[in-house]
Amino acid sequence: MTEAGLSTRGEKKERTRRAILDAALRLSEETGLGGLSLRQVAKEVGIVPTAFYRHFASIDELGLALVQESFSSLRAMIRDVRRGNPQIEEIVDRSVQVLDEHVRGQRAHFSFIARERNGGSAVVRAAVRQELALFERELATDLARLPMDHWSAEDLHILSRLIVVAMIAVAEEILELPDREGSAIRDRARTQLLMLIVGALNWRSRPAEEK
Amino acid sequence: MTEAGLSTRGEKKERTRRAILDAALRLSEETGLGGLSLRQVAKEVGIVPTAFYRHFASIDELGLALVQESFSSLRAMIRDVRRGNPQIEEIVDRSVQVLDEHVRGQRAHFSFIARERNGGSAVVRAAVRQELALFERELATDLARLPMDHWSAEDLHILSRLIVVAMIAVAEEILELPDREGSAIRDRARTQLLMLIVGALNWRSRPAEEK
DNA sequence: TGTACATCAGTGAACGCGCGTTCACTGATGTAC
DNA sequence: TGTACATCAGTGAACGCGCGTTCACTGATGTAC
Repeated sequence: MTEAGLSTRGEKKERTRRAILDAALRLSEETGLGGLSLRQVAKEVGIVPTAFYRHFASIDELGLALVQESFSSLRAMIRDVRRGNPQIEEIVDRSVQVLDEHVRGQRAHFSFIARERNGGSAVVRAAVRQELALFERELATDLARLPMDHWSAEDLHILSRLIVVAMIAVAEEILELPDREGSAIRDRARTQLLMLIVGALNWRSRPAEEK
Repeated sequence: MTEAGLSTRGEKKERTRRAILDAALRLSEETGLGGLSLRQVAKEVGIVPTAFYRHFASIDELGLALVQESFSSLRAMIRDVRRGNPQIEEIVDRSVQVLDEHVRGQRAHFSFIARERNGGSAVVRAAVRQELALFERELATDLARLPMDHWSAEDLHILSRLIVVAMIAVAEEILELPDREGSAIRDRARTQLLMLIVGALNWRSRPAEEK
């Protein structure tokens, strides 16, 4: 290591890697990861196409790195909801507010997940779906801590899926209308979540065995 | 028109057009419409690339035709649910059964909608989203006919959105596992829809003004 | 501190390939008379 | 029914372009002594 250098070779490399990831997030927002070319990314970053290979073996490998990053953002969001140990009455408001903040703050990551879940690369698609399935299971575990006595594990997981799916839809709405103030979207998201919770609170007390 | 010809020029053209649409549906299942090339489609159909232009001005225009087709399938499904005028107790079972049948029967169309909703072509994406929004409104009108007194139009629309989003998720599950018998998926879909209905039945009777 | 060598992020030329699109064409189908 | 002409779905050659990938290279950074 040089003593006076403000950036070592390793730091410079890391900065270029970061620039590649950011360029890919930005460019793929229009075309999807599948519509992205190595040459476009390199041009955007300001390196020659072949230099790309010093950082990733392929666009797919780049994509997998972005999957990891994006789900870090998603998990950071859930941690943020949990923080402050919300009471059950305020859990809806808090969840919607945090969702809104995080989706706006990490636009690119949430957009990436929503998009590549059905995207053009089989490898990246599979990775996103696997992470989403894992995330659903984590949420089911979270839900089990709430006072929802006598819920079966199966039903908890189904509720978890419903919540995840509804929240993805809300995130997509937020992403679609970046300019709007968004209070209408938040209101609707609040109502959606509340409907789900009213359903949950009245579950098991009402329907007997269905079979 | 020739008198003895089994197929007129117009019929032949229509058959080629149909073959192009089918080839596009089949090929885009792997790569998305955006990952599709005019030359691939032409090769699959068995015509020379330039002949494609006798039928569509571009892949995007082909895509718009597929959007129309696919939403015809979706609407046929809803008509099928309505037919038979199901009682409220059997509405869940009937809906899930019809969804399952139609998604399996029209795999390609449902897959197309789920995929191109977030797909690579801005034009096709916009068309799919517009149709989905229209479809949501239609479903809200349907729901208004059920005995759901004192629901606001706004709340009906939000419930409609929840149902659509949940059903898309179920359709994606069915599409993901074509081989499996699917009874587990149907059971979960039934439970999801039932949770939503329990929520709906207890709505308005419970929460006062939230603001 | 100074020198000789190793590492390695980024360069630049070159390749073969599939792409969308143009153009002039062919020959079967259809129409007018 | 027969002939002369029009239509038009599909052909085939050609184009310029951006693509991923190879390869030998450069020169700044890092290391050993």
